[in-house]
Amino acid sequence: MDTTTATRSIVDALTKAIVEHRLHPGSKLAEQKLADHFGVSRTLVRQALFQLVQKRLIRMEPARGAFVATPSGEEARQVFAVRRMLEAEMTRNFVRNATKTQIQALQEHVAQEKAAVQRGDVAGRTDLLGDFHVRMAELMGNPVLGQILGELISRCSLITLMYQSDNAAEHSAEDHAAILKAIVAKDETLAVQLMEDHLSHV
Amino acid sequence: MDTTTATRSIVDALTKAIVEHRLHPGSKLAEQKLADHFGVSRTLVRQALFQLVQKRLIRMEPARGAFVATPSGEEARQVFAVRRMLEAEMTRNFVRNATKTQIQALQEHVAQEKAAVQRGDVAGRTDLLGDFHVRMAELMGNPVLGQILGELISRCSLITLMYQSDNAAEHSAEDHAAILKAIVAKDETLAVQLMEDHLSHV
DNA sequence: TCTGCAAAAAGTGTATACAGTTTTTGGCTT
DNA sequence: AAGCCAAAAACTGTATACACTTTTTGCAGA
Repeated sequence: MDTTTATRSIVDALTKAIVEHRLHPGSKLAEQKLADHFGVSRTLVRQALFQLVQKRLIRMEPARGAFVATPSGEEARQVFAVRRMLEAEMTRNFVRNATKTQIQALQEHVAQEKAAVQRGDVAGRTDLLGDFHVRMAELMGNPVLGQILGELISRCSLITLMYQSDNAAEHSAEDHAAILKAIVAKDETLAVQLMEDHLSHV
Repeated sequence: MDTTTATRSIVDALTKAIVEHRLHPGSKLAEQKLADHFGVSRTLVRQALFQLVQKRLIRMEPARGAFVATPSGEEARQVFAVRRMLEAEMTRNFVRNATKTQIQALQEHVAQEKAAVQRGDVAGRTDLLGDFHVRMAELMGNPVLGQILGELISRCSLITLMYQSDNAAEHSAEDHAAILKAIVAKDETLAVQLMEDHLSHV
């Protein structure tokens, strides 16, 4: 088992638990409990926790332990501001350069979103709604961008999930569809505008 | 000593050493040697190394250890693309909203840059040239943006330093001055254009 | 001298030990 | 019954131990 694989799976499991709100903001994450649960020593749990601190999904207080992060509204606003900046430019570039197959890939994605919303699949829906943005970045041939966006997205799904009602989720899926329509029509200004609106009212 | 402070100073020291090219890309980072050097156990060195992996300044190979990262040209291109996206928007917002004191702060910064370039202070110069961008983000009241930019910048100073001759550094300082002039003149389009050009030919 | 190989050295990966701190517990006083 | 303090338990932070892997060393044979 290589170095990262063991701790990586812990990071992933905890990330998922946090993003899916199975661990609420503020909850304590006791190292020994996690170690027992995952069947490893505290050493590996600790490595995982430090990585989560860097992803801003948890915070650690000296001598008191790790807690699920409780990002402030102010911080959330800032994260969304960064996302708007990135994604506005990304959308612009995408409209200019996207090939047919790339657009088709996005269309399929939106179809999946609709299906998840209709069948009431909350976990899958949340994943897909975030993935839409990451997918777009990757299709542009920029995995670095994709990764940064992915971090930003998981970072604030803590908040999004708190405020995002089922209606809002449906609305997000519709937004994505509308953006895609503008992309197909090669209407750069409209697509960028829709993306900014989309991110503004999330 | 709180949790992060000890490892944090190691992270900072290594980051500085890497960015200043005192540790060349590809060099091995042996844990025990670092531990001896910093006067701590391997445990803390390891924590620091994992954080550097996440910052993409080093990579770790299973059972072989940590090495200073050697980012590919492709990756550098992508990182710069992301920076362009972020900073184009940032510049736009800055022109719109900056107060006089904020502009003054930037002007002082540029003055410092010039001084460093003239006195041939390579380390200080490199710091300042990167800080220009971070400073701008922070002045906009968005530390989240500042932190992300800071990571992107240190991430590619590995490459920048390889190609950035003394002339190029001088040129960067001039670019910053030109951008600032456009900001003072409230010429949004020009400022954004200059910022994009600046990042394009770095 | 160069190649190949085995033993030794060095290094990584995980678990455990231990000191110091925080939280909980339980009883004592008011 | 409520509040408070001390002892106990639990927990974090760092160091160390140990198994396993990779690298180096040194020697034998060609």
